Parts: sequence; C-alpha cells; structure tokens
Amino acid sequence: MPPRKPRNAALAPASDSKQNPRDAHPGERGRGMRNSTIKDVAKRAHVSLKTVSRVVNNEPSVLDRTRAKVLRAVAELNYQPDLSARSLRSAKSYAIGLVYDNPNPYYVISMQTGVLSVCRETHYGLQIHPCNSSSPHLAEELCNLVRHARLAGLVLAPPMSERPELIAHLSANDITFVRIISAAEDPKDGAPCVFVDDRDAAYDITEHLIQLGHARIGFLWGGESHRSSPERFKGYEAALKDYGIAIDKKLIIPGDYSFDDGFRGARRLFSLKDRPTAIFGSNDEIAAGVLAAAKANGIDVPYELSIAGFEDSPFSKQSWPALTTAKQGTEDIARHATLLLLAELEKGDKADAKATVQNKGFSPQLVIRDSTARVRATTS
Amino acid sequence: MPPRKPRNAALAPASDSKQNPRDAHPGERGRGMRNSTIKDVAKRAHVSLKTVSRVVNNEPSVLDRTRAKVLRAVAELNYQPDLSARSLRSAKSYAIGLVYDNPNPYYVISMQTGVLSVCRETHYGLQIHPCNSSSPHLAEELCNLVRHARLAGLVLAPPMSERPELIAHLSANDITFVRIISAAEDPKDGAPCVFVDDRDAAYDITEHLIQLGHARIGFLWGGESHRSSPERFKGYEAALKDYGIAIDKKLIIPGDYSFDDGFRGARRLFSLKDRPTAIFGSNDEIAAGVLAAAKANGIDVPYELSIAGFEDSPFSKQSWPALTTAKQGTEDIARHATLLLLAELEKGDKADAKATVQNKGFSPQLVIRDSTARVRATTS
DNA sequence: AACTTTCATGACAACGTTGTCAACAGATGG
DNA sequence: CCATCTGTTGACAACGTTGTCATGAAAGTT
Repeated sequence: MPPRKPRNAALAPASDSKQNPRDAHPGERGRGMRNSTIKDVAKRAHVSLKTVSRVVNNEPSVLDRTRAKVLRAVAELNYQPDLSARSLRSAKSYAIGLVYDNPNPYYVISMQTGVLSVCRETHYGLQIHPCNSSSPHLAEELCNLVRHARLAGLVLAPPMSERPELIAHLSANDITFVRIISAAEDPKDGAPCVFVDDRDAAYDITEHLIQLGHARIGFLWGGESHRSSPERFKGYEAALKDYGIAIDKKLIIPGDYSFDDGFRGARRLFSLKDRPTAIFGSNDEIAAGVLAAAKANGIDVPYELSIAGFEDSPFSKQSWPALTTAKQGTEDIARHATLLLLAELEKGDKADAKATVQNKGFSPQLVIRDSTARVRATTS
Repeated sequence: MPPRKPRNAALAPASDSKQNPRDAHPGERGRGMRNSTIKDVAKRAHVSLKTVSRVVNNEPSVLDRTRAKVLRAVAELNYQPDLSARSLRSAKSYAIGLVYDNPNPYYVISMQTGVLSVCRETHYGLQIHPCNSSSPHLAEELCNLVRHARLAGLVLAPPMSERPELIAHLSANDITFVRIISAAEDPKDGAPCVFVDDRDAAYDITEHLIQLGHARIGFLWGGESHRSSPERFKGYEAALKDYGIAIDKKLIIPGDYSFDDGFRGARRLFSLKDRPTAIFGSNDEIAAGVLAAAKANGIDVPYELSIAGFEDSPFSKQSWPALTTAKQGTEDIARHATLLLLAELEKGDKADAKATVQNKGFSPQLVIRDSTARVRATTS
C-alpha cells in the first residue's frame, strides 16, 4: 500500500517529509499530530491511567493536588477523551436521537434548536431522524437505529409519541425515551413526558373570536394522526358551549395540517349559504391556506372574515394581514424534553433516584395580530 | 449498588425474575437480550472471529460456502456490528457532520433531507451543526467537533464554505470536507465542491422581467456574508447590460436575506420619484417582504408591480399572488455534496484513486408564477 | 499498640472490533 | 518428489477507555 496522502492535498500546507506516526512528542503543537490519549496525559502528569480517568470523569477520591496536576496536563495536551473507546468500554453512549414526522420546517427547526441547545451544554451529540409515522416497521426501525448508532435515548415528537404500540415496543426493548404529547395534564403513566395543552389554547383562540362578536366560527381540523387535532377541536367545542353557541356541524371541516387543506376547506365554507364570519385553522399552515382562499375569492380579511391559526410560525407574522395565532414555544418544549431525557439516563446510571427534572406542561399563549377583528356586518 | 431497574418501568412488560446478564443463549428471541457480537456469530457458524469480520466487511478470500454459513448466522442472530468498537479499532468513523448557518428553515430542511437520504443508503450517521458563521472561534470549534464526535467528514453549506481561512484551517487539520458554494464554474482548487450558478439563474430572472417589458427593475441584495449575493447581483447586472438598459444605482438596495429587509427595501423603492415597475428580491424571504410592503401601500401585484424571488421555498407557492422565483434544487445539491464527501473518504482509505463522483454544478431553474406580469402603465 | 476504617492510587482485564501475520491445504511447476 | 505459489482460515494483539480489585498510607477506634 502506498503511504496515505493527506486529503485535500492542494489546499494543505506543505506536509512534513518523514512518515512518523508515533514519535512526535505530543503537546508541542496543536496541529497535525495524532490526538493525545489518556496514556499521554498519565505520563505527563506522572500518574496512572486510572487516575486520569477519574479526574476526567469528575469522580471523587482524588486529591486536589493530583487533580490539578492532571488537569494541567489535560489542558497542555488538549486532551479529549475518545468517545468510541468510552462508549465501547462503558456501554454508555453520548448521542441521542430526535424522532419526528412533521412536514412543517418551522416546527422541526425549532425542535432541533431546542434539543441542540441542551446537547451543546451537556456534550451530547444529536442524530436527527425524520421518519414516516405510518410505516408499519417504524418500531423495529427505531430499535435498530438505537442499537446501530448507539443512541443513549430518544426524544419522540408527535405523532410518534402518541402511538401506544410504538411506545410499548420501545419500552419492551429497554430503550429510554421522552415523549412530547398533546394533553391537558400529565398522563402519569410512569414514562417521562412533556405535555402541551392544546385544548386550553384552542379555547382561548375561540373565546377571543367569540368576544369579537363572532358566532359562526368555522373550524378546520388538522391531521388525524396527531392527537393535537382532537385536542384543539375540544377547546373550540368547549368555548362555544361555555358561551352558549350551538355547534354547527357544517362549519367543521376535516383535513390535514396543510396549506392545501386550508385552502380547500375555506372554499367549502365560503360556498355555504350561511357563511362563517370567522375561521379557526388548526395551525398556521391551514390558516395561510384560508387566507389565500379568501384573497382568491375577494374576501376582505379581517373585515369580512376573521382568521386565526395556531403555532406562531414566522410566516404568521409575515403574512398580510399578520395572523392571530397561539404561540407554542416549541423550542422550550424541546429543551425541557431533552433535559428530561438526560435526567432519565442519569437515573439509569446511579440510584440517586431523586429526579430534579420533572414532567412539565406547556400552555401555548394567544397572540393577537391583524387577521381577527370585530364582526362588522353579516355576510351576504 | 442495587440491581439496575429497567427504565420506564411502568410501561415495561413484567420483567423476568433472575438477573442473568450473560447466560441466555442469543438467538432464541429477538427481544430483551444483549446484542449479539461477532463472537456469537463465529460460534454459531463454527468459524473464527476474523472470518466473520471478513464476511461482514465484504472482504475477498472467503469461500462461498463459508460466506453463506456466516451470513446465515448473522441473520439468525440479527447481528449488527458495534460501531464504537469498529471505529475505535479501525480509526474510521461512521458519521458525518452538516455545518450551516442559515435562518431559512426551508433551506435547512431541504439540505438535511438531501444529506440524510445518502446517509440512510450508506449507513452513515448525521450530526447537524448549526453555527454562527461570524464567530471567530468557528474553525477551532469545528475541529473539536470532528475530533470529539469522531466525524468522518463535513458538508459545509454557505457561507462557511466560502471563508478561505476556515477552509485552510480545516485542511491544515486534515479534516475531510465538501463545500457547497455559489460560483459559475468549478473553482478547480483541488478540494471537492458542489457549485451553484446563482449568477446564471439571476440572469434568467432578470431577463424574464425585461421580456415582460420592465426597464426599471429594483434589486434587493442578500447578505454580505454569502457569496451568492454578489453572484445574483452580477446576473442582474449582466442581463440589464445585454439588453441595453442602464443601471440605476437608486434601484439597488443593500440588505440581508430577510423578510424585514425586503419590506424596508421595498418601502425605499416606493418612495422614489420614479418607481420601479418590477423588483427582484435576492431570495423568497425578501420577495415576501416586498409583497407585504406592496400590500401595505395598496400596490396591486402583479399589475402595478412585478415581484420575483429566488429559491422556490414552499411559501413562494402559497403567497398571494404566488411568487415567480428560481428553483434551486437544494435537496439534490445536498445529495451530491454528500456523495462527493463519501467518495473523498473512500479515496482516503484505498488507493483506488479513480473517483467516480465528480465536482458538479447546478443551475437553478426559472419558475414563473403569478407575481410577475407584463408592464401595464407607468407608475404615477 | 494493635485493630479497623477510610481514602487515594494503581495494575490489570475487559469492551467488540479489525490488522498482522502465520499456518495450512491444495494446486502448480520443475 | 520436493519446492513454490495461491487462496483460505485462524490466533493474537491492539485500539482508548473504564470497571474491578488490590495495595498501601493515613486516620480513627479500641
């Protein structure tokens, strides 16, 4: 075999002449040499391998003086433990997975950002795993993923987090995970989760519309596979009931969390003899579709029609008029879920038991913008 | 230490009574037992460890009969090689990093999707690494990332891919990477890259506007830090020149790749004595800002004002009117970049030399929608 | 003073894999 | 018949780390 050439040869600085993979005393220069190992550190600090290991892992029972000596050597050599060796030996792992199936880039990015912020702090790696929630082999796939990529645990976003068979399968295979689910309260089923009270927020939105004088309020459903859909519907239902407004089934349209379904749903509502004066789309995409349909039909928003969405995605600020919606705080939700997962992992390690991170609920907050207004006149 | 409890205890099936971590003969059931190792496979196939290793890695010099025997055992035990052990021993690695700094979720998600599609096929893991391209420690940060997470290589999205010091630093540290850059042709600097001809596409867009009769065409710049910005500007400039239209500096507004800058830039253009009849926003976000500004000023798009964007993000279809833009094919670009990276990695391994994957150029394609129209009347 | 306990440290094996090298069988050539 | 070659296989060490256990010193207890 010919000697291995440095990659990207053209851009690399003139390389040294000798092939001496092992003799350069580590520590002289930070570049171009093999990574230093725990052995080098031990030699330099005049202690044993194990002592270095202890210091690096913050184990107790090391004299302060020794610790300082080792830390100095670590710094001088720019030593970083090798994760492969570590996870091989300790059967632990330093990466987690984020599993989602969501067509909404804003949501996904917020999720990733939240999870990553914790990963950065804790030096965990993140593997993203978009997937097809309706695949029959998903459970198997996730198990293999965890095994193959040696993931310490998973953060499950909806709708995966809401599929009991999937959850059961993961539990059975001893995989650690956290769920992010739509629910009004902690399910208290023993498994860690973060729950988002979609129902409550949908109630607020509906109430806001009612207080603006609307009585005929259309509702456009989100996807069947997400539990948030029925939750949001329940909120809508409850608000109408509380204000003594009868539910009109003609105003309730099934569909998916998509722009196109918003567009189509709105057209159906427009064709009604007795049109709604307001439409609540189950998320911002749907609401954007409604907005587009309104414009296509020459309906003036918000004066002839109020529109509300759900999610507070960036384009809800940027549409014209800007959308009234509910701010989910996806990033915080993801952050907390990740903290919860890490706590769970620690729990598995030690019998410290006392978990400092708890299941937690989030309530999306109503954000009033320009797409909702007081009812002006009954539509023709 | 008390015996380790299974995690998620409440959901786990009634656990077995004995603590027998090692005695269960692997292969009987697929669940709840330790992962099988190469040793188990060897035992079951009545061959040595090394032979199994050879089969698993598709090395030559194995009798077909032996290979078959081993493969059967592998299948029966659902054996999957342990990546930690593998990368520890072979100093190779099975994950790559995707480095980007881009506020646009659509772009980022497309990028991720493209890279992931290759990763899935090749069983590589993907670590995403959003970062701050203006951080002075970015180069150091990336080196540490690669070392710490044992990444085999990096895919660099703009603008990181366009910073010479960064590239040089990575090369100097012997890190393998591919760049995705904005350029009309292959820079041929020896380092692998995928280049996107923004200039050409911007030319097409400008030409389209000119052919609709527009002569006063505003141009809203994207971010300074992205090379795509001047490239797109060059395309705009070249088209005007080719059609004999003088450049009016008042029509050219600096700014960033953002909605807000689009909004502000458009307002500045509207306040001009001699308004443009068309505006070319350097990306769809900017164009969306222009659209919003037009609506806020009661300007009828496309009849009083044509607007074009760049990127073909989903909302360019969903805005009202839908935006004329250039389709980038980000997903394909990311796919090819990843293939290129993997080819580069293989090249490092063997001296096969003959690279089958080459640097490649992409030309975004003009997509004509409803936000551009034939010039009707001179603006007041 | 002799003992137990506690603490700090180190020697060594082990994690699951692959690289090196040697061994062997059978074929080929003289 | 022996020497050589080729192709297949296996024994063993090594990768860098951490867990286990042993060791010895210092401190506390009788």
